[in-house]
Amino acid sequence: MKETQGAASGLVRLTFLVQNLYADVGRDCDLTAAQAQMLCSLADRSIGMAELSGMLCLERSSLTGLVDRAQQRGLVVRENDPHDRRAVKVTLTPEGSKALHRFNDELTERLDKLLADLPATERDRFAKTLNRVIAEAPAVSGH
Amino acid sequence: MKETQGAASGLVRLTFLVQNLYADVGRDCDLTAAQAQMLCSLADRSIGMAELSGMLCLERSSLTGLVDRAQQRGLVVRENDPHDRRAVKVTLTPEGSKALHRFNDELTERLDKLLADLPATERDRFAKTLNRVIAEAPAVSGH
DNA sequence: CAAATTACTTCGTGCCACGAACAATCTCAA
DNA sequence: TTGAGATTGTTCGTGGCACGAAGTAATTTG
Repeated sequence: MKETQGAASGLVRLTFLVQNLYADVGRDCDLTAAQAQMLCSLADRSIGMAELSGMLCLERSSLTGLVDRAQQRGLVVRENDPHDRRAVKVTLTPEGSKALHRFNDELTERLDKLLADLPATERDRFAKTLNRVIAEAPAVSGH
Repeated sequence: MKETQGAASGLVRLTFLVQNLYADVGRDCDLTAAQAQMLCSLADRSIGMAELSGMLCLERSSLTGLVDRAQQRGLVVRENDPHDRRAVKVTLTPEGSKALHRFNDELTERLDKLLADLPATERDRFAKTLNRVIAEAPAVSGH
């Protein structure tokens, strides 16, 4: 019981730690946290606004602004969907893709450093549990 | 190697999951994430603006506004420090304290639920690793 | 006591997120 | 086919959050 409490509180603290790290790396790459998160979602394919807002847990109206600003910075473009004239597909520009890779590289480097002191066995177990928790997570949250 | 990568990516995903949960619970308690975090720091004692901004990794000017809004909502008060007339001590009001407890209770409940499916042994190990990573974390971040 | 330091606030800027209201387009069923 | 209803995305107004530069008041230090 007490361990579970410890886990809850530890989880929160780790979350803020990683969150700060995330923001920090974003700074180095001239990306806000929201932008970085969006670029990650666009890594391998174009995505419509509706689907993207679902992925990021954002209202569509929020996403509009986010994409606007990212587009102004040349990270992203809006493309027309030939099958649906209402729809818009958001796509990474080459520059956006480059920024994403820089971000990802630095982020994983810093995260690896965070876990570097762990013995290999413990780290592997940790990763396994991590993935299990994510996989079993009840959808996203209650919207 | 691959496991470490998995750990890094898993860590980020879990972080966002918990972050959303955190914001969600905040909503239920009529607290923003920043407010909730601040209330947690004030749980057991009054804290000056400078120290508080250090804890929350915020510029002082940012904190001024945060405290302003929290004060307007009656969660917090500014008190004079008798030993230093420049200084201000931020303190929870009874109402702020009540909000904090509601928040904490609901948060740990939801987090426990997140880990509920884990076998006890795995959960304990997870908690242990969690705390170890936090303890060894290199200060906060590079400011 | 004068200069440097510290504690906090103010102001201006920009990003982020929400919800309500709206236009354009698409779908489906009568 | 056509008209009601759903879906896609945007605009607008509001509010919160965070930063940095500049400023005020009080304290410390040489």
